Amino acid sequence: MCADKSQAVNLAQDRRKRVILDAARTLFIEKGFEQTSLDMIIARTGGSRRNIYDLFGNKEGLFEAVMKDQLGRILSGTHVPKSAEDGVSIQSQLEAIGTEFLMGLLQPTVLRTLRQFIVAAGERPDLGQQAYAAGPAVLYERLETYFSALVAEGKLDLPDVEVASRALTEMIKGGLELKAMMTGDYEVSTKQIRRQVSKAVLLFLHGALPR
Amino acid sequence: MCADKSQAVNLAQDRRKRVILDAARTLFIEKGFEQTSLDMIIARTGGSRRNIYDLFGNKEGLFEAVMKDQLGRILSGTHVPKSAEDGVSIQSQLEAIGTEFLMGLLQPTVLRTLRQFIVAAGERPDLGQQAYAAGPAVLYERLETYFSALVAEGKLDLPDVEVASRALTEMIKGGLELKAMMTGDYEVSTKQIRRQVSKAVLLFLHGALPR
DNA sequence: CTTTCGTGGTATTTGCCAGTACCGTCTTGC
DNA sequence: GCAAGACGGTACTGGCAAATACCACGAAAG
Repeated sequence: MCADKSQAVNLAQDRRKRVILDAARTLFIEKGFEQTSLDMIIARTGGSRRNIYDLFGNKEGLFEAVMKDQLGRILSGTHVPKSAEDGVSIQSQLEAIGTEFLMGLLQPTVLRTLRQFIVAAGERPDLGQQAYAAGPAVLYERLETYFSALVAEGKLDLPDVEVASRALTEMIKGGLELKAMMTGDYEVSTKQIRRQVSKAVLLFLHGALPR
Repeated sequence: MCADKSQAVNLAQDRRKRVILDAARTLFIEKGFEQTSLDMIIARTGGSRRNIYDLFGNKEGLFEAVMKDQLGRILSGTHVPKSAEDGVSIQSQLEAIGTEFLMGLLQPTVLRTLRQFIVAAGERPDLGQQAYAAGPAVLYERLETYFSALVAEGKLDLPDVEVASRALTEMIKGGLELKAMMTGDYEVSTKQIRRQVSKAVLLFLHGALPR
């Protein structure tokens, strides 16, 4: 009877939600929760405050919705193979994984989002935990299973796969993440990224001791 | 003539400054700039708002003073030798440096301070840049000169000393820093720290490839 | 045509807090 | 012991923004 109508309404609401989320995302990611007022968001979406309160409850609800939405967007990148591909050197594979990962991470939007998660984690621990579990933790795990496969094949020698996966991830980042978040310098050239990744992978594979 | 007096006054002011800084530090580090009101600080120091405005100008001035003060405190730790000590294996030396560094870094106070620097960097880029230059950057440099010495002696084989110093630092941290800042879990056991450091150093020295 | 619901726009309420002003008190140097 | 400046306490002001209430309009249903 009213199925058509309620569906139509839901569709309309979904569109409205998207518009608000998109506008709010830009502001929240750029300026943060405190520095963004609802009026700024409304100024971009048009419409009225009632939209926000009807759809998201309050400002905090909107913020969480935005951040969880961002989580989904960002994590869709970064592939890590389950096992070694034949015919490709491990070095090349690691470089490929690392470059893809680092290019994804060092986008200004991603870094800003990460920053906002850290800021938000102070007031809203759940959100930070969720973000960590869905972000870095997942990457570590994928890399672990990949490494386990390589170790089983005798292609790598890693006494502790967990430590190794974290180590490689971090040495690929090379502190660029922290630097960006502290200095606000979000621009890194792709050339720099490739250089960084290839050197980190070489060091990871061969170690620092002379042969 | 009034040398005594002015000095006495200065001493008194210095004491007052310290009291305010100490009280403000706890609150700023714990709750952050926005969530800390001057009334909270005054409630701990006793005294009146005039102290703060006379001594620090305004709330922001107080915050910056606190953060710079924290910088000084934290950085007084962490020694890195200029060159290799004879009779001690490189592995032991790196483990010693790494453990000291990581134990220093993973104190709740230090992590919270770092978090606040990141938060503050959004509004006050200068402060973040200063903190980065005085913190991580210094550590990297020290490690670089140390590595350069080891390479010159033929004890290490590092094509890029800068990348290597960043890599070791980051793999020693192993993402624990980021995890703490995102999840709010600031407690890491010293046992875990030693384990983490020793495995990271081994991997750094020998690499992942089988011999 | 009218009622009703969803919605845009705006005014109001409420609370918070930085910054300032004012007054009373206490210390300090003469 | 007495001026003068320093300091504690508190009230006041101004501004901002979240949350709510209220009004106006347009579209769909009866």
